[in-house]
Amino acid sequence: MYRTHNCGELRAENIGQKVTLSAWVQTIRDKGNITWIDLRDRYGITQVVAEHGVVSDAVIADIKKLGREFVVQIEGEIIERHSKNPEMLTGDIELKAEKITLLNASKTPPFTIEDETDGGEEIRAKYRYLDLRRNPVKEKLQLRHKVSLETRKYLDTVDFMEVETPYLIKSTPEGARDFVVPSRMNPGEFYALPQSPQTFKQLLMVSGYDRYYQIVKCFRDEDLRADRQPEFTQIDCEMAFVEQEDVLNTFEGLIKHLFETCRDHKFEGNFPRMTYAEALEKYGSDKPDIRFGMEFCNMTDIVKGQGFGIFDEAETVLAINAEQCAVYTRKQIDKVTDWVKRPQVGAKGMIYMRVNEDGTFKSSVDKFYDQTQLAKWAEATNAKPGDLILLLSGDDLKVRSQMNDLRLHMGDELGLRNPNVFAPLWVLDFPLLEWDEDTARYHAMHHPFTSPKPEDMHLIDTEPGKVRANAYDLAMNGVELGGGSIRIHNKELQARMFELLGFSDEEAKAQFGFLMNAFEYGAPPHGGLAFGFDRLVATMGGSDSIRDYIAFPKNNSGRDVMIDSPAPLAADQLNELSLDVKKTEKPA
RNA sequence: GGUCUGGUAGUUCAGUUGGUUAGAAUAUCGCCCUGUCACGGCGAGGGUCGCGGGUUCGAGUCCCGUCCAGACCGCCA
Repeated sequence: MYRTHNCGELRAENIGQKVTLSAWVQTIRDKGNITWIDLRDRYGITQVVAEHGVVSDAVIADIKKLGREFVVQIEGEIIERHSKNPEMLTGDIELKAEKITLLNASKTPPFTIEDETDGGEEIRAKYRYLDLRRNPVKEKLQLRHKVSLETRKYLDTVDFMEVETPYLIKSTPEGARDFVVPSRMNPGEFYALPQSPQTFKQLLMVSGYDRYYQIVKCFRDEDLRADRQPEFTQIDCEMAFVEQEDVLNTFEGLIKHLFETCRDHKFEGNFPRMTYAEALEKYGSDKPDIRFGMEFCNMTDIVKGQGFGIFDEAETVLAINAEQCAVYTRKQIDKVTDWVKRPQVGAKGMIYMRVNEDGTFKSSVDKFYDQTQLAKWAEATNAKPGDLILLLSGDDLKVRSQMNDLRLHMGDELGLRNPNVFAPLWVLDFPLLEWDEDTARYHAMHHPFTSPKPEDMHLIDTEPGKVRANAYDLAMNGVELGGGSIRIHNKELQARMFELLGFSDEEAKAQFGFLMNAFEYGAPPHGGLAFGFDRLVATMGGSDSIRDYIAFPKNNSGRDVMIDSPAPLAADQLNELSLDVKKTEKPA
């Protein structure tokens, strides 16, 4: 038997017991005539002690040979510590070593396996299996485990059934780029890995599995971010015989359950809701962070006609009120201005107005606006003495997006984005279609199976861009946690939709014929949603990056630096797959 | 495809205006230490300054290219 206990469970009541532990050496503290070892496993740390004249010379000799991260088995007696450590759960006791067996030696690890490691991201990624030994990473993966377990528990209690769907499917032109897999048995043909199990879950509805879910890997071959991996996990759900309200309530229940069980966090009342149009109007984003206010104020009509060319020529002028920021120095304001002028934000400039404590105003455009004019600005933005108003102007869509960046930036600066505050928000009534300049055609904003709102159907031929969809997202803290829609379950409407998206009849049949055929055999009304599981867990854990919530993530070039993937294939393998590879510049 | 930041000891970083022997902390190794738990003390070893080219009497430092990493824009729901 390798062990009788783990390193996290021994307490004062175990004093006097003979135990055996098998674990890793965290640290060795050699104080001459007495040596301590911190033994670490997944469950905690237990201190081992070896004292000259108390334990055998063999133990003293063995302990000299140990180093960090050695795997050892230690047998001995649990004794009470002379000096206890109240910071440790096992701090009242220690293991008096009577026999030490070396199970495996270890090279010195390239970074310290501690909560505050000395290792940078690169070295930790390369030695991910060592990084995973560290508490902060372990706790994140444990949270992930807990959330997945509680998801299954909750969905099971409300009659959802987990069904697996295939990973080797067919490439479709809509949406993200597909990862593809060559088929050896069908030369020149390729599978695609699913961007989501979308069509399969709809087919399951046709099959009568009226409450389906799956915690499932999805694949998208697009460029990565801190919150985007090429393979990621969704909680994918679909329900039959439901309206939008049913879906929202069901999954609001899931999110509440997860926060209660995994974060001990209770949400009061229902999640707030907002239409897509309102979200863009007030926050310039379809996933507003409503942990703080600082809503947009449209100043266009107020500021025009005073001879200030930039505002006069702008389509839209927006303001936000950074409360109590009038103390910002010119230097600080310039820094914010530089920030919005970075190419990533792309504003041409920023105008500010301070509301002084005596109620007078100071702006960067005093030449054009007198105190009476500026008073109107203050009134519009509800600014009080001590506040700072920031204005951006330009093309409506652009300025909204820039102001969103600025608002979030100011929120960060002012510490208004506390990761332990959770602000969920349902965003409703997304547009059905989105005009794409490059291809000069409409794209499905959500996906091509999303149903239009019946009350907007009259616009579908004349102004398709104005048709709203039965589509919804759950945003939290400025992150899109998930989204879904009520689907089309009618063959004619689905065909019309494909037509709007620029598919010919033949293309639609070739790509989605199976789904349209299925709709001819009694498709129930249905809808659903999917949560980005990695993002959900990261948000619950208070992180912006999903990487530490994935055991073996890829870097921002889509590489796994530990196993060094992707990698070239041998000529034999390529042959077998009937593939020729174009020569690339990069050396192997 | 693009923008920005970084790459110096095993690791994390400092390195001034270009100047002669490239530092600190930590880790490692050795010695000392009977209550440590970030143990402490003394000492030692440890460098292709990412790579290639250029400017210069002289380059870690300046210039060009390139590779790698991170964040972001485009892209992606």
